[in-house]
Amino acid sequence: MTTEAFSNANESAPKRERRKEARPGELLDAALDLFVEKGFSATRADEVAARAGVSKGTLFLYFQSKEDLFKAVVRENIANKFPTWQEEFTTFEGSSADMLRYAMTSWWERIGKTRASGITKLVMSEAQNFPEIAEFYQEEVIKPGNAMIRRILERGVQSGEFRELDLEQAVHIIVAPMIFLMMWKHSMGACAASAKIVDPEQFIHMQVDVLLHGMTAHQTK
Amino acid sequence: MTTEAFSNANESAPKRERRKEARPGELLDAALDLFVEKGFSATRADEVAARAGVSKGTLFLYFQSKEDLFKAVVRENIANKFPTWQEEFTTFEGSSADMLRYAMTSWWERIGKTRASGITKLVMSEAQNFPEIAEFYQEEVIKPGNAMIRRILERGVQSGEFRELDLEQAVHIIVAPMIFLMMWKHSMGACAASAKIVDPEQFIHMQVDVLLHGMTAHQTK
DNA sequence: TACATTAATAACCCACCAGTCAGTAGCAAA
DNA sequence: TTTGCTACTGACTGGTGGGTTATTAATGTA
Repeated sequence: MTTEAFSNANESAPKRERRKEARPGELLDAALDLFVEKGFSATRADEVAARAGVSKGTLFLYFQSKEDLFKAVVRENIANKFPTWQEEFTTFEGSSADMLRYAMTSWWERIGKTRASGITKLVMSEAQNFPEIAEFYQEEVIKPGNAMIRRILERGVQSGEFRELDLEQAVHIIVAPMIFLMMWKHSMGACAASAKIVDPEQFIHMQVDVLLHGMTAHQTK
Repeated sequence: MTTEAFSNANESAPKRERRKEARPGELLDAALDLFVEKGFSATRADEVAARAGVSKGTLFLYFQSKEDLFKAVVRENIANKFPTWQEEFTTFEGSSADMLRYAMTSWWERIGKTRASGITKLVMSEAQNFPEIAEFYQEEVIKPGNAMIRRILERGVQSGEFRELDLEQAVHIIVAPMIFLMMWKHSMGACAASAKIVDPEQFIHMQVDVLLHGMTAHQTK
């Protein structure tokens, strides 16, 4: 658990290492772990530093404040990845139904499944107590994310594959199950033994199916 | 805001009032406000007491601990209401589609709209840091809530109105947008100005529509 | 008016933590 | 080997907050 913090001191390695280049990355990684595990407020600067194998003083040498550290974690793990996805979708060929399915399943692979999902959960959890963080997240993650989904839906409506939709609302309808998965995974899903979702992949699969065809019996396909 | 706390001391009222019967209710009401506004961890016992017009010592006279206070708030505002709803649904007459629509819209009126929704948000937000609370909520709110939704879906499947569904998953699909609404309302929706959902009632309306019929253009109805 | 009961208080205890800063030690150049 | 630079440290500060308890005062009773 904290072994890496002590592994240096164990045998013969010097107590103090000078590794200016490596520190920020190691601190960001440790911070991600702890932010996801405990949230923003409950994460202790001391602990982040310890997990990265440095003292608290060093942490504040590389990041002005806890909030600054958090923003760096978000940029590193989420915001940076948007350009790649954008690219993927602009060149996508196939039906809009396939595109939507692809978007949701690959979102799960790249975000939902990973530690990154814990960040969204954290931000929503603590938005009221840290409005600056909420604002930051809104601008750097939510707006671009929603815009991508909106483009998929627009494409479907324009091609006639989807019926006319209030796009603003429809985006939220797509986003809701993803938010739910992230929240659940990092809250009840991580605690109460009886609270496991059977299988996130299955959930998404069924969700896409229902989004496209509904639950009523008189099938369209 | 805190006016009621001082209104007694303003003119001539005695500084110390003895009102054993009224205290618990007033404390629960103050606690609900603050828990919803700030979350569990960030809510200060001092502040709850002050808002209820008593000292911190008095708070701990009526509730063993902060956690105990919280459980009382949950029972008062959510768990207590299940029997009434249960009753409503067992006597419901009409299609299962109508029943689902009614369940979701009345859920919004009675929970989503009210302060109670902040409690669910809080529990999911802090479940990892307070596993006992998560466990408690799972047993007293989530399980009975899911069971009610499940019964609605079962009814629809049995009558042939809904197609065959993996009920476990389907329940989550119904719940997801409600969780989303609660989370959003008490996080981004309360902060970033640009983050307002246009209208929760509209959102639910469209959500039910999509759940029943899907988004694809070749309509069934 | 004097007394008993108990609701309510406020000062107190102890532990916690973001951020700081004066000092320490690793490293390279001279 | 010495000197200078700087990455790194850890003790310290100032403030906070859950829960306790000795004390105070409101109320009922005789």
